This record gives sequence, C-alpha cells and structure tokens, in this order.
Amino acid sequence: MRFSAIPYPTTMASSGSNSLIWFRKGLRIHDNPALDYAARGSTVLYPVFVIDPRYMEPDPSAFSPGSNRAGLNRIRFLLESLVDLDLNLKKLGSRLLVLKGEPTDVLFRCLSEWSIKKLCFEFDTEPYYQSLDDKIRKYATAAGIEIYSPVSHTLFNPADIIEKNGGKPPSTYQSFVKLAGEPSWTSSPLVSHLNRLPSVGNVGSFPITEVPSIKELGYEDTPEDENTPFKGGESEGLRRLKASIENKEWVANFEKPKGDPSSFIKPATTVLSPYLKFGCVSSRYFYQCIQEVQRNCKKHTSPPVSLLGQLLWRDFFYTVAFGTPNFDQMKDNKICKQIPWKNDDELLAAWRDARTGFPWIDAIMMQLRKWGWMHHLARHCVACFLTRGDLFVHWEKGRDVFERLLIDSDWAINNANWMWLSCSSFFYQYNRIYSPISFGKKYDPNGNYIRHFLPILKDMPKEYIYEPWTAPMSIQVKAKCIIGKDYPKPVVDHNLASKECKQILYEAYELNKRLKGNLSGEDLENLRNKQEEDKRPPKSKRLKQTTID
DNA sequence: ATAGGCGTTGGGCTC
DNA sequence: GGAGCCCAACGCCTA
Repeated sequence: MRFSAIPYPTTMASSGSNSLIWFRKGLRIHDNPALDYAARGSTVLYPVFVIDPRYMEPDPSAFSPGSNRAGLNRIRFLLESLVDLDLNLKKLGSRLLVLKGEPTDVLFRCLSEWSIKKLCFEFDTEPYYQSLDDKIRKYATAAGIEIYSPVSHTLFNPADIIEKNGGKPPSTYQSFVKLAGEPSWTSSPLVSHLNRLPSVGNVGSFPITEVPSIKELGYEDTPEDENTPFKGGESEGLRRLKASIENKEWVANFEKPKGDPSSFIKPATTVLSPYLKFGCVSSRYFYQCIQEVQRNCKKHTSPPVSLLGQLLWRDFFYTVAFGTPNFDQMKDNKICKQIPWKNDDELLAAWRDARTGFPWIDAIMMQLRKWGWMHHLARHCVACFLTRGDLFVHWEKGRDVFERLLIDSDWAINNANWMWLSCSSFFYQYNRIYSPISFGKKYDPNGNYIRHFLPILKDMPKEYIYEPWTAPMSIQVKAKCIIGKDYPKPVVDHNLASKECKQILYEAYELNKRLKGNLSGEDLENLRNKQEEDKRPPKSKRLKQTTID
C-alpha cells in the first residue's frame, strides 16, 4: 500500500523529544500524517484517546439507550474502533493510552507531566473541536510545545477552497468540484508505511486503562443480534473497502439512479460511511483506490453520480459547514431559509419511535433504531416526511434524532442533508413540500404505490427495509403491533396537513424573498400570527395547480 | 444590472 | 404501468 500525505512543517523537531498524538477521529494507522509526524525523531511517543464522560456516560433520561449525545450503537462502534486501533498500535510496538476526563484538563496534565515537546492531532472542522483545539493551541504555544495539526480527514483543505472562492464557501456542488480540481496530495511525495513506532514512555501516576467495554462504561449489554451488524475499526473498514473495490466494474460504473428506481437497488452500497466518519478508513486512500480502478478501465462514470463524486459530496458539505457560521441551526444561518416550523413534540415522538402509522416510514425508523444505519435514500424518505406536509416539524429536531442514532452521524453531512431535504438550503423547490403527490392525495395507506422516493423503498430488498420485523423479541413485540391488524392510524390527516403546509410555506417564501432570507425571530412570530388570521388561498400559479380540493 | 441557463430539481401528461 | 417529454419553480451563476 502506498499513501501520500500533505507536506511536513519545515522545522523538524529535535531528536530525543517526547511526542504525543491525540486521537479523536482518524482512528487508523494508515495514511495518518499526524501519527507519522509524531513518530519522527521522537524517542518516546504517547498515543492518547480521551474519553469525555459528558459524552460517554449513560443517560437514562434519553429516549434511547446511550449517552446524552450518542446512541449505544455508535458508542459500541467507537469502542470497537479503539480496540482495533490499540491492536494495530501494539503491532508497531506501541499501544493506545485511554484516559478519562474533560479533554482539555486531561491534555494539559499530559503535556506538562510527560514533558511533551511535540503535540500532533488531526485538524477538525467541527465547531466543538475548533473551540477545544483553540484552547489546546494557546496552552501549548505558551508552553513552547510544537504543534502539528494536518488536514487529513477530508480530500481537500476546506480553508483553501474557501480562500480560492474569495472568502466564502462555494454554494453549489458543481462550483465546488470546479474549484477543487485534483487533490494536491496526488502528486506530492508519498509517506512510507509505518514499520514501527517509538515506545510509550513512562506514564507516571496517570490512571491509564485499556479500552473500556460497554459494560464498564455502565451500559447494559444487549444480545448481539440486536446490535448493529457493522463492526467498528480500521481492520474491518479496510476489509470492507477491499471487498468493495474488488468488483472493478461496479466501481467504474457506479451511478446514482436516473428515473429508474430499480437501477439504484441492485448494487449493494459500500457501507463505508461509518468508517469514514471515524477516520477508520482514510478518504484519501479510498480516493486513490477508486482512481486506480478507473485508470485501468476504458469507461467510467464521473461526478456527481460516480463513486468519486460521492466522496466529493462529503468534501463539499465539510467545506460549506466549515465556512458557514451557525451551520447547525436555522437562526443566524446565512444559507438557511427561514421557515416557521411547527413545534409539535407529540408528532416528533411518533416519528422518532416508529409509530407514525405509515408502514414504510416506521420501518425505516425501526432500522435506524436497531442498526444505526440505513440506505441514504431511506434517510431522504423519512426526513422529507418529517419536514414536509405530514408533520412539518423543524429540521433541527429530526437532525438531533439522526445525530444520536446513526453510527455514521457526521456533523457537516447530517446538517447539510437535513437542510437540503427540508428545502432550507442547497435545494429550494417549495412546491415539492406542499405538493399533494409527495405525501398527499395519492397516498396509499398500505404503502403500495407512491411516486417520488417511495417506489424505491417498495422495491428494495427486504433485508433493507423489512428486516427489523424479523428481529429479536423486544423489537418484534413492537413490530408485530405495527404490521398486524392493529396498525396505528396515521398520526395526521394528510390532506389537512398538506393544506396547512402550503399556506405556511407560501407566506414564508414571500417573506424570505422580500427580506432575502434575513428573517428575525420577530418576523417568524409575525408570520405565525398572520397565518392565524389570514386564511386566503395562495396566489401563485404553481400553487393553483397543486391545490387539493 | 439583468436576463437566461442550470440543477444527484419535481410533477403532469401522453403514448 | 412506465418511459419520455414538457414545464414549473427557485436560487445561484454567468455573460
């Protein structure tokens, strides 16, 4: 295997110094510039992962098993990834040091007690890590510690792209692709594969532990067949990657559906997303693998529909998310349409708990709860359902549920997709939201016929959609009541919802147009009040055509 | 400045 | 019933 990396800082650390690599994402030893640089010229290397109790401790008040922030499936996936990382480090003569506590507290103590001279960690674009890293940087700089924080989670450096675009992130995928071009590292010198790492130094009085088990973290372990079938870790990720690219024809001809839903169903997806999310698999290595297959093929698809195109989507969303303040909310988010969403917790809970009464929606939500992963089109389905004519719930609420339950939940991508599917950003066809055909008039309570996204689900292999119903007892009990005669009535009246939704969106659209998207909270409040008193039918041409009577 | 083209748009209609 | 065509809508981009 050959890996490339971004260039090293010109000032090399003096030999004989103590180095620390801080793992967050990037849970791998292949294509890991931070690890590589930390190892260079160091006699002692401390590979550290910090478990923040705030995010890992059980939270019994949450709506699903897990911590305050993450569902149990993702916590398990992370622990498995850490165990694998530890094993891989051990093969190189090192090991993973697991520490518990507030990350900055723990890091400050490590840096001073171990006399660290060089601190390395992968650059992270998420606001949470940005603020954390700021503090660490300040501390380290003041203490005269060298810092190396390379961009290796994405193909491109989001900051570079934004600079190229004159200071703001590109607003469309196409312009992103044009701007990005070929990644710079495809032509830069390759990093040799790691043969061994410096040994771990004396850890002093630190309470170092092995990677904890689910039980040790205080969770009740569930039977294996109730867990996600996707096992975490670099080894498993690379195995999956290898299996995926072995089918060269599939890689070269990968294409998103065009009109014919069945063309989408046939190829199995790679299910590499969770491994990319945690950095168990390097997106750059993945890129190189795909490129190599394509080089040896006469004909292949190209972005946006190709496999490379999918990786570019990921980078696109990372770039926009990095360059947009308040990306994860509607308020004060420049690229987000301001819409007076309803705030109905009952409806949200019905959706979240897979008891909306719409079989396919509930099936997908069951799959989310059980596996923490579902087909991307299935995600689109339930996201549209929640934010459109049926429930009309704020996209932030749905986003929260996904963020908790998905094993591949990725801050930038998750928020971007929810804005996309709620017509809040990237994509703005309001008529789609209140269109009766989407989830309105032609709705079939048995889910047999629906146009748009739904036929795809209907034709999907059973294990994708219906598998949760053949699942373990605890799930079966719930599922039986869903598929049996006593299937709950739909939680909302489609026609009513559609009508109401139309009105709200029409008003919102008009206001947005006037104010160019800069609605204040007051504007939204006025909008809601106006809806109450003003029930006139909308006037737009398009609306006339889609009116339900 | 403004108009026309474009988009992993979507919907309706016809054959 | 489904593929293919036309058209509607919206914001961004380019000329």
